[in-house]
Amino acid sequence: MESVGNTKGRRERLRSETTAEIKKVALELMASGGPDAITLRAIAREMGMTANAIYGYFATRDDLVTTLINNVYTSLADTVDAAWDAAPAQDPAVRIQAWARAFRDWALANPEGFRLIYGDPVPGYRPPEGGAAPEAARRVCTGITALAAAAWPHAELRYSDGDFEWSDFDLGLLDKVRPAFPDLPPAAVALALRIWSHLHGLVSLEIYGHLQTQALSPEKLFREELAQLIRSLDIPPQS
Amino acid sequence: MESVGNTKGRRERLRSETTAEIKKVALELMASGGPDAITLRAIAREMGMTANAIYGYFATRDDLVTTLINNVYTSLADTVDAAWDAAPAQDPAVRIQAWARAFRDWALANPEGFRLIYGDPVPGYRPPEGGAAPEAARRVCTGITALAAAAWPHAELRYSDGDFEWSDFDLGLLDKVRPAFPDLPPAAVALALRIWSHLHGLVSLEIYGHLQTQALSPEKLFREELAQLIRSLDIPPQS
DNA sequence: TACATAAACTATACGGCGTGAAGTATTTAT
DNA sequence: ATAAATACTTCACGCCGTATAGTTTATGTA
Repeated sequence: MESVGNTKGRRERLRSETTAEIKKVALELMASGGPDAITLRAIAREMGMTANAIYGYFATRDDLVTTLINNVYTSLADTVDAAWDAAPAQDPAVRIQAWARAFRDWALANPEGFRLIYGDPVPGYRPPEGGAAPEAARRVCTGITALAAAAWPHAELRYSDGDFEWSDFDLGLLDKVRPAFPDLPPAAVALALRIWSHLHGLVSLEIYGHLQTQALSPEKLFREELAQLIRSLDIPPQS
Repeated sequence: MESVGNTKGRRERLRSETTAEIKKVALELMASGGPDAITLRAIAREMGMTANAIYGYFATRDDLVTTLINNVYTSLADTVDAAWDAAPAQDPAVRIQAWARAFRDWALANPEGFRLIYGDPVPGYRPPEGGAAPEAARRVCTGITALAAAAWPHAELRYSDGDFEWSDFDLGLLDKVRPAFPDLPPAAVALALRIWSHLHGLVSLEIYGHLQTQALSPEKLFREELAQLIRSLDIPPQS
């Protein structure tokens, strides 16, 4: 009965350490060999265990992948949130740029993670219904909504039409967005989603190499995209 | 020595028929079970053959997938090209809309094909260096360049800066683009690529379901994106 | 028409994968 | 000291791509 104080906690500690090592090794395998390299057998081999031992920690391989996705997605969300917070609140243009650059930089630094999150990452893997991944997705989207909200006072005139309604959007998203930005109309959320798709689209093409056969300087293209984005939001300089 | 006239051609014909059937079955499997379902054994099973028999037609599974990608990519390129040609040349806005809608409609009708082309389609598959896929990619990109070229007279003022140079783009692309549009500056190609990334990004998010946890009406979002795109190109109505 | 040849296909096998069932050793709790 | 829980292994099954060798069938030539 836990006489010393850590007798009971020992197994638990070992257990969480092993869990952490499994995830660590899986991420290393992913980094070196792509998402396809995440196999229970390879992880076990790396750890000097049997593949079946992992079943004591994760019910299936998909469960492990789901956990990894959650971790990676959270890391992305943390990164872009931090960049947003670090940028000066007075200047929306700078802030938006900071957010977008953080997103692209993260993707370029973690291409495998990007594919894990946004691609068809692992052979046969299908994401579960709920869980932390949609949560993190909404967190990222909320970040963009903050971005759109910061620009909305200036951009409103240009984007206020389009007859969007609240019912056009996912409730799980709105539950996060509306309390945070009570005055934002549906059109602003639509704008946020479109900004999101622009950034995602360009970075996605770059990460997957589909841009490579066309543009040799994705950086320049991204810079131009950002410049046009900010211009299209009608943000006055030094707001 | 081909005495009758078709004696020699028979084997060849049977061969090409079998090749066609392999591709057909593979595409059916992909349509029903996703890109992961493309396995030599499943194809052979469906055809009443041994998996190894396929090696007489395709050197490896990756070779088969590459061929499929080429076929599917070509079908996409044909579709958008046809939509472009069918739209009235006098009205760039309508033409651009036709192109974009054709792209999205094709993607929605062939989601598995879309993933095959633009995703991380099949376990462990890595595309070869050259081949028809980059070719088709450039064909699609050329289509967008035509789109940008049609709008350039009006959009020039807004996008002519950005200090792009020809060296920023892939030679294989420029070889197709520059002869077709001799007067187009580098900035217009950059604009084309950005338009491409916008459309691709939105459709990609929709196809992969990453939009589902956020927007319930991708159609409306796409319509708005198109409207803003055309507006941002400064195309006067009824040009 | 007989025969050599080439093509199409099968059989067998290897290693890798996820995973289920059963067994073993070690640690913990009573 | 003993019973229970935990961590892990062993074995097995069916899936995969693919290499090698063997077999059947169609073809071109003498």
